[in-house]
Amino acid sequence: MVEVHILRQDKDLAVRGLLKRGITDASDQIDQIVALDDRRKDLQTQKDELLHQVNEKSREIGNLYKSGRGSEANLLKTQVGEYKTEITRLEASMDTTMETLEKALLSLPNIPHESVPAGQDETANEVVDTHGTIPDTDSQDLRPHWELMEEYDLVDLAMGAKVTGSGFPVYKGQGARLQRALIQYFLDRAVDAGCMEVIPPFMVNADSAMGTGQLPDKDGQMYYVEKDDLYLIPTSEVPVTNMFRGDILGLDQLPKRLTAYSPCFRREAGSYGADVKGLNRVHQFDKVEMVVIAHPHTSYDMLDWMVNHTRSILEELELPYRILRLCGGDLGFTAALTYDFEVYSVAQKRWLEVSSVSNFETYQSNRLKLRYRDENGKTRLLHTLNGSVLALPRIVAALLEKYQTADGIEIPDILKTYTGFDCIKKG
RNA sequence: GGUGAGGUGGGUGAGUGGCUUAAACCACCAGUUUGCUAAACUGGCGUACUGUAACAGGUACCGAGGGUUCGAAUCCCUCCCUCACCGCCA
Repeated sequence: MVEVHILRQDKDLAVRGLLKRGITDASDQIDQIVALDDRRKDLQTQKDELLHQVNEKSREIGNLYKSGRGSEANLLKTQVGEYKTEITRLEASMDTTMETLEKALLSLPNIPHESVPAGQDETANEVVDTHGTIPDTDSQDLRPHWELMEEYDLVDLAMGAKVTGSGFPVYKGQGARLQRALIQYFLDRAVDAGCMEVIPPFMVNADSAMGTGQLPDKDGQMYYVEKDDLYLIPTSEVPVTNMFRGDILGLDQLPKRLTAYSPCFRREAGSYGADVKGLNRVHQFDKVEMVVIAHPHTSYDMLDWMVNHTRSILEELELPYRILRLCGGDLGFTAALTYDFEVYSVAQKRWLEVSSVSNFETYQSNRLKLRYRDENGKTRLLHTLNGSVLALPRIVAALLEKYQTADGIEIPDILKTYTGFDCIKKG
C-alpha cells in the first residue's frame, strides 16, 4: 500500500507516476483517499474524547461507591451509558470509513520510479543492456529444448502429467543432476556475495500472502490448501520477506541480504499456446531468490547490486542476455522499478524471462509494518527488494539449446565441478 | 488427533474487578561521583493513532477476536500459538 502521507505531500508526483501505468483518474482517487483519511481522523478524535469521558467518570463512580454515595454514582452511570451509545455509533461509522479507505488504498498500485518509461505493455519496455552474441541460427539445425529433453531423457513431462498433471515436470538422471548443480551453484554465489541462506516454509498463511501483496489481488495465481487455510508459495519472496513482518530493525542490522532456494508453485490460469511448450511455463519450478531489506537511502544501490549479481551469473554461464526496464503498464502492481532479465533461446529464436529484480520501496513494508529506527529514534518504513538470481527451467532450456552438439550437450565450465560430468550423453 | 500446563514490555517475572499511570530485577541510554576499568546514585527507557510550531495532552494495546461491567491484564466465550505426556509417523 502506498503511504497516505506521500499522497498528501507529493500528489502531483504520484499522479504523474501513475499516469505511466495508464491510470488517468489518479487525481480523483487520491482526493478520495485523502478525504477518507481526514474523515477517519475526525471520527477517531471524537471517539477518543468520549472514551476519555468514560474513563474519568468510571473512576469517579468507583470513588463515590467507596465513600458510600451510591445514588450519585448511579446518576453518573446513566450518563456513561449515553456516551457509550454514541461511541458505538462512531465506531460503526469508523469501520465503514476504514473499510472504504483500505479498499481504495489496495486498489492503488505502487508509484513508479521516475526512470520508469510510460507504456501500455511489454513493447514499451526499455532495453537497457544486451550482452553476448546471438548466433546466426538460420544456417544451423538447432533443436528446441523439448526435443533434447526427450532425446537425452532429462525431463519427462508425460510422467509428471501422470503423477500430478500437466506442468509438473519430472527431472531424471543427468537432467536432475544438472538441476541440483544449478541450485547449488546459484546458492554458493549468493552466499559468497554476502547473503545469508535460508530455507523457508513452502506454504504460507493468508497474513503473509497479504504482506507481500499476493493477496487480495493475485488470489487465483496461487495454489490454496483449503483444509488448513494455507497457500503454496509462488516464490520464496513471500516467506522470506515475511520473516521480518512487524519487525523494527536497527540501523546496524541493515541492509539485510538473504537468499533462498525453493520450488515455486503457480497456477498460471489462462496460459496457453507456444508459450507453454516444454519448460517455457510450468506449474512447479525451482528458483533461487534474493531478498534485500534496505534503508530508503540505499535501496537503489542495492537494486543495482542485485542486477549486477544476476548479470555476472549469466556471464559465467555464457548465455546471451538482455536487461529490460519495465514500462509502467508492464510493471507489477507492487513494484516501483523492475528490471527483467531475458536469455536468448537459440532454437526458439526468442527471449525468455529468467529473472525479475524489483524495488518495492515502502509499498510492501507498509503492509508488513517492517520498519527501522532512525538516528532520532523514530520508526520509519524500510524498503524491500527482491530478485531472482535465476529461475531454473528457462535457464535449463537455454543451456540445452545453446550447448547442444552432435555428440551430446556440453556443460558450461563453471558448472562442471557441480555436475560432476562434462557432457550429457545418450543412455 | 487426545490430555494437561501456559502465553504480561528487549529479557526474567509479579499482578484473580477500581491506590496499576503494568511492580521489581536485568539489559540499554543520559547525567552525577570517581586515577583507569568498574561500582554507586539519579533520571530516562514500548508501539500505533490523534494532537501541537514544538512541548503538553488524549485514546488503544498484557497471544488474537468477541462478550459481561460504570470500570477488565484480571471474569466469560471462540480461535491461534508454545511446552509436556500419549497416539500416529519420515
